[in-house]
Amino acid sequence: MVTLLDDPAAVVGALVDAGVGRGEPVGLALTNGDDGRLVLGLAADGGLLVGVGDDEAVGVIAAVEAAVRPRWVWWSNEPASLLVRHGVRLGACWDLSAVHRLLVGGWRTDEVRIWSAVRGLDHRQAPALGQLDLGDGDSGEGEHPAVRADGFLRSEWVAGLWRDAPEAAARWAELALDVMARQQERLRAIAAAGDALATARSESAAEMLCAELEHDGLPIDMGVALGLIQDLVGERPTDEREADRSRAERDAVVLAHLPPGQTFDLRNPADVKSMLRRVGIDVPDTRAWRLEQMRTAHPVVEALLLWRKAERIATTFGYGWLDQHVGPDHRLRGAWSGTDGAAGRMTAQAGLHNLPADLRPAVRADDGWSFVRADLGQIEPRVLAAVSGDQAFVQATAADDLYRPVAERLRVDRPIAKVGVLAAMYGQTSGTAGQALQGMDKAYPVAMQYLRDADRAGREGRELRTFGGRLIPMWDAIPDPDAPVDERSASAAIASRGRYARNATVQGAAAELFKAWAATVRARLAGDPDLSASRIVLCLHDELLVHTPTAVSERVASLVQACLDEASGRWFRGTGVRFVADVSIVDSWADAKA
DNA sequence: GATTTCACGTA
DNA sequence: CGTACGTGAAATCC
Repeated sequence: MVTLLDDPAAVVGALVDAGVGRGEPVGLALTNGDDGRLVLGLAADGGLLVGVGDDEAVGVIAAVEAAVRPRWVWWSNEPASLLVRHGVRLGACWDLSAVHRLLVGGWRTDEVRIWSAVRGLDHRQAPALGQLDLGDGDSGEGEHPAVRADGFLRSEWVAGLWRDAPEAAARWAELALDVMARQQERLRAIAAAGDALATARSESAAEMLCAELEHDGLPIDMGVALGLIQDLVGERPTDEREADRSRAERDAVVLAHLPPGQTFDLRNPADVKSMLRRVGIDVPDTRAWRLEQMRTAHPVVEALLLWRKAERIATTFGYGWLDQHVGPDHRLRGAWSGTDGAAGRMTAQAGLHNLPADLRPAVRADDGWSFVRADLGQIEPRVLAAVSGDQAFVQATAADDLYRPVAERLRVDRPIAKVGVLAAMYGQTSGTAGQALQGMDKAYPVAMQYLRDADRAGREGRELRTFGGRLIPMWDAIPDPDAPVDERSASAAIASRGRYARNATVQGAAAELFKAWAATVRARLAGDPDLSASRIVLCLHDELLVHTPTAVSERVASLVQACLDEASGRWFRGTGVRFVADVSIVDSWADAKA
């Protein structure tokens, strides 16, 4: 039975009467209806179902948040995106999609997959929309109007039937609560070293942060941006002809180093290869790192490398990029994902994660505002110490520069020690890595065994979980067992799987700590009335950028530091591992650290 | 028109 | 024969 309520106070009262307190789950289904009006349904344990008329949807949620602060439970972060557009930011949620990715690994998620996973069903067998249910379970009254007797979700509900009316939305929210309970059961059963339930909450918070990052955007100084681009690729072309001319001019600088009359398409790698062969340079490919070594062989090489740099700006990070991704409010916006498909790092589009360092001066705080820039120092080796529990390695994390004590213990120079540690984590064996790895086994046997175990699991095709419980997906080393087996490529595929697994355990645990840190910063900023205008505007794997009024920037800087201590202490309690962050207050992202 | 290859930016 | 990602241009596949 769904109660229809419009009055925020009445909804709060009903939830309180139902026994919902702080941090306790409230299912929420919220959507923009066909006519752009909001449709909201709420559900609480014990059977309370509330549908809310569109005019009051946002007000009701804000009132419940203010009075109760529950844990909002939703299928995906669509409600978070909608709400942030309406000026509402919530404290805690349980995002079924994010938790699903945690449970089953990979990136793909939808309601059918989420539901099927917790019900032990094969999502590929789920009924498709329009498919007739010929007596195979779609008749009679089931447990829930959206659930068939055979346990699958009804395709109409998956397709969005619940979006039509608050009553239906409330039932959809009710189902979200059911799925959460089942996800929690599964999380409890996971054999992870860490607390998978805590990871689920943190990953959910990261999804809300993603919605906010998309909404807020990254502050850009357009004057600086345009100046930098102009220096690199010239004036903004006014039409296609001029753009062609500008391209041709840049090409001519490179081609001028060749005998007259010879022309090559610099944008075609095969053409570039034959161009280089014409001047006596034979290379298997024309990648920059290879050409670096040929710099002195012929002046055309140097010119080509410079051309490539400018071409990158012209094509990817030029005027078109600004037009497409920077709004009239001078904010660079792209889509964010809380997790990639491998180990669980955040991803971002619109170039937010691969902005060339040359363009970073354009990322500038507004007048009267500053950036608090914080990046974790040597996060991956520190995480390795924590997840492996290698006591000698844990001791090394006491140092600001972890590679110093490692170098001392190995009796090698610091650069060798660094290469050794990184090679162990990444599975690198070539070059100087082999020599650098010497001694690591003896000095840090537990950490090295941890990595070897992961590598072996990968090679054998066994699935792993990160410290926080994320499933590391594994694939078939030989996709087609009927195809002729090339022994070399087969063993290469197996080795590659081993490196992947080895790296994913470390990279994944680092991503989990990073998100716990970011979520803590988000929560603490929101919880302090003096700091609540400050916003996280960029997450970059081990780096946070917070846009904040300059007047409170010092307080935000110490908060960010304190949040790292809080998050790492909670995450890796009892391991004794020390995490360090370099925190500085700057006007521009490019400004030097500390 | 969609997919693959090459290249290169970030961590 | 160190991992992950996103983007763009050209080639390649259908």
